[in-house]
Parts: sequence; C-alpha cells; structure tokens
Amino acid sequence: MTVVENDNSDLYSYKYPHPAVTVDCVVFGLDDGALKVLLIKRLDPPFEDSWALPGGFIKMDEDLQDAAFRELREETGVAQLYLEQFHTYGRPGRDPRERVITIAYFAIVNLFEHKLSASTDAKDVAWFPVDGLPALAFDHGEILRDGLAALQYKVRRVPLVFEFLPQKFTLPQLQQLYETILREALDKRNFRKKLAATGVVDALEEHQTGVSHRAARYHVFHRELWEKKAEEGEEFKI
Amino acid sequence: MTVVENDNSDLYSYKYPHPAVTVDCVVFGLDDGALKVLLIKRLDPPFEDSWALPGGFIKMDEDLQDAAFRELREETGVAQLYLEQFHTYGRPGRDPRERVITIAYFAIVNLFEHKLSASTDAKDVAWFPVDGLPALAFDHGEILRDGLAALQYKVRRVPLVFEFLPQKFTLPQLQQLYETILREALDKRNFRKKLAATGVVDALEEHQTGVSHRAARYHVFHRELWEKKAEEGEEFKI
DNA sequence: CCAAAAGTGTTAGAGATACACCCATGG
DNA sequence: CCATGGGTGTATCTCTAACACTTTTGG
Repeated sequence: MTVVENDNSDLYSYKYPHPAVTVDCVVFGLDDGALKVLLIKRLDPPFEDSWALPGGFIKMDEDLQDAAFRELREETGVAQLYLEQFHTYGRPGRDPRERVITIAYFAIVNLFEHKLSASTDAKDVAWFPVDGLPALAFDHGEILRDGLAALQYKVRRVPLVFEFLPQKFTLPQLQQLYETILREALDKRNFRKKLAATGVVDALEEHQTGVSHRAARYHVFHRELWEKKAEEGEEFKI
Repeated sequence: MTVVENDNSDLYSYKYPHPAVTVDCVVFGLDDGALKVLLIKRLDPPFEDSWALPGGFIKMDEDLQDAAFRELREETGVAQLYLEQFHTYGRPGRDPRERVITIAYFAIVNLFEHKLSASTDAKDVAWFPVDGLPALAFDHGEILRDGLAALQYKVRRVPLVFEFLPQKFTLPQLQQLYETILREALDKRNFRKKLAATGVVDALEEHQTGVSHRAARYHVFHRELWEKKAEEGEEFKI
C-alpha cells in the first residue's frame, strides 16, 4: 500500500489500481537539412546517462495534450509546436520502478522560427538524426519508431510539412523535406504538379538571394485556405 | 491524500499523481444486417441507468490490450474478437468521481460464430444500431464516434470486414457489409473487380440454399495469403 | 563562359468509373 | 411464368509516372 497525492479521493481510489501516467513526445525538427529527433539525457537511474524521449508525469488537473506542451516547454524551451497523439504504451514492466502508462505524441518544432531557448543549450538535450540514434531508455526506441511511422503516414495526407519550414520557403526546399521524411526520391515535375493541384501553396514575387545559381522563388502555405478545404472534406495528397 | 492498492511502491509513488486508468471498447457487430454497437447499462451512479461503453479499470500487472480482452469477456462473454487501440482520452472532469484516463479500443465481434453467452442475456447489455444510439454516460458518445471513424478508415485499407462474417459468406453479403459500414453505395461489378484484385477471397463450389432466387456462391477469406502479402507491404484497397 | 540548381509539358499506361443484360431459384 | 436477386464485360476517363532541355545566377 502506498500513499499518493490524490485530492479527488473517493471510494474508487481504494478499490482500483492507480498507475503512474506520463506523456512522452517524439519531437521532430529540420536541422541542417536533416530530420532530427530531440532527446534528453537522463541524469538519474534507472537508465542513468541514457538518452530518452522528453516527457513526464501528468498533473492531476491537466489535460493530456497540455501535459505534453508543458513538459516540452519545461525540458526544451519550445513553446510553439504541432502535437498529435499517436499511441499509448502500458506493458507492465516497461518502467522498472513501477507501473507507468505513457501516452505518446509526436511533435514538430519549427527550428527556423523558434530557436531553442536557454534550457536546450544545456548539455543534456540534443538533436539526433533519425538514422543515427543512440540506444534509448525504457521502450523509447519502439515509441520513437512508431512515432516516425506516424509522421511518415500523416505527412502524405495532411499538410504537416509546413510546420518544419519558415513562412517563406522554396519548392526545392519543400521537396527535399518530403524526400527526407519519406526516404524516397520524388520527381520534380510531378511533385510540383501535385502540389499545384492542392492549391494551398502560393508563389511570391520574391526570390532567394545569395546563391550561385538561378534563385528559387519563395512560396507560402495558405493555411486558412487549407483549413477551409479540409472542412469540406478535401484531402491533401503528395 | 489517498491510500491506494499499489504494490510497486517506491519514491515515485509519493512524488507524482496517480490517476485511475481504464480501457473502454467500442464493440461492433453485424446483427440482422445492421452495424451495431454493444452497450452496457450502468447500474450505479454516476450516470445511473445510462448506457455506456463496456470497459473497466486495468489491473496493475496486466497489459492494456489484455485488460480490454478481460473486460469484454467479463461483461459480455465475448472471447474471440479483433481489438485495436485508437485513442486515449484524459480530459480532467470526464469522470465526475476522480481523474480517470481511458485508453479506447475498437473491437469486432463475429456474431455468426460466437453467439453472446450468458452474461449478455442479462437485461443490461444490448446491441444498438449506430444510427440509433441513446445518450451515453461520460464522454462515451465522443469515444464511440471516434471509434466508428477509426473503423471506417481502417476497413478500407485492411481486410477487417471478414471479422464480422461467417467463414463462408457470399459476395452480396460482403458488399452489403461494406455499404453498411461506409454508408455509401458501391457498384457491384467494380466492387468484385477490386476484390478479385486483392486475391485474398476464394470462391467455393458450394452455393447458398433456401433463397427464392438464384443462389449465391460461397466464398472464404484466405487469411494466410493476406498475412503473407501484408508482410510484403502489399495494401488492401476497396 | 562555366558550374550549379531552378523551372517547365507531353505522352503512355494504369486504375477507376459508369453502365445493362442474362441467369438461376422458389413459389 | 413471374419475381427476386446473382452474376458478368467493355469503353471511357482520370490520374499517375516517366522523361530532357532551357533559364538564371554567381564566380
């Protein structure tokens, strides 16, 4: 028998088991042209000195997604990001200390518009390329793989990629991002045709500067238009 | 402060909140040609006499999916079914008693091969057509809608429909089931063409009997072949 | 003027859709 | 022989995939 902080006490608290519940986040960012994942080095046992997904225990009066936002803000200084729940993991024994159930989210951080703040400069937070990951604590390796699969799946159907990019981006930049996430080469002309068909990317007059070749045109994502189309049931397919 | 049953006691049990955790199941079955959902009438407050999704508290040493199986067996007598996790709900206040986080599964019961046993004959368990649902307890209405969407989504990509049907079924029966789930009419010839293209449904020589019109041929789902194809990354599309 | 990457259309093939008549069975 | 639903093929269209050259810029 264990004493826990639980203010909503009533009969049920006596009758039923109360496991610990955490949220863990697979945070993706585009760093130096590569798809990277944010990991945190654990300072305490278990898995001391191992890398792990950012996350932590939910508070009693906090929604699940709010908990994910809070943990990311606390641990990484990231404030604005895209968040989506993808799976819940609860195998007994996945945490050697006690029963812990974790609700996993994947997140996208825009590293162009939100440089990581103070807390991320600490030596225990780092971005790892998805094809060069260290061994992870707990079952975080499995969670990370599932999160990557969820990102790859979703990115084909919903215009998520713009969460990675600056407001103004070039089409080659966008295509490279898709190729990075999906791990496959795309045909330039067909890619642009499909993109044009979605109708949610507008060309600006402005061009790239400072490149030693033809300058690419900047484009912007027309978010409001997409949201209107999404409401009408329109799909986004790349 | 509350005392709970928790044998894995250690330092973390003191420091972090421990909410109650349940699994809830949206159980679908094909009953009398209609898509129905299994609901349970609550006998105790809160929401006394309201209908609710079957489900219940997880045990401390039990995997999430095992908990879902156990609850369904206990509450409905259903032993063999398809189960898939689709979302986790944890809004504070969703249960008026205390903080309860619920991991939601959708399930498919084969009512041809597994008639519901004793416990389901009790007056407090019933099948409701998905377009004639009563008001549900807690946020179960929302969970049910999401579960139905998950079923509709999944059924187009994975051969789940066979979970609803007897081992031998006719093609009109199969098509009607798709139409029921997807709520749209399908072209008979095109439907059969697509189905043939998947290659996982075999025709038998045997025909339907006792109908006052041309008898339909029985077919079977070739599950092993599908599993082999699925491993090779093949998709199922209807 | 050279190197490097941006930009741009057409054609062929595959897959999806629309569509109408004959067949078998029981009453 | 009638009513009911089972069973079958083709033509069109749309979407996808393959593919090569010209343009712009900086050095």
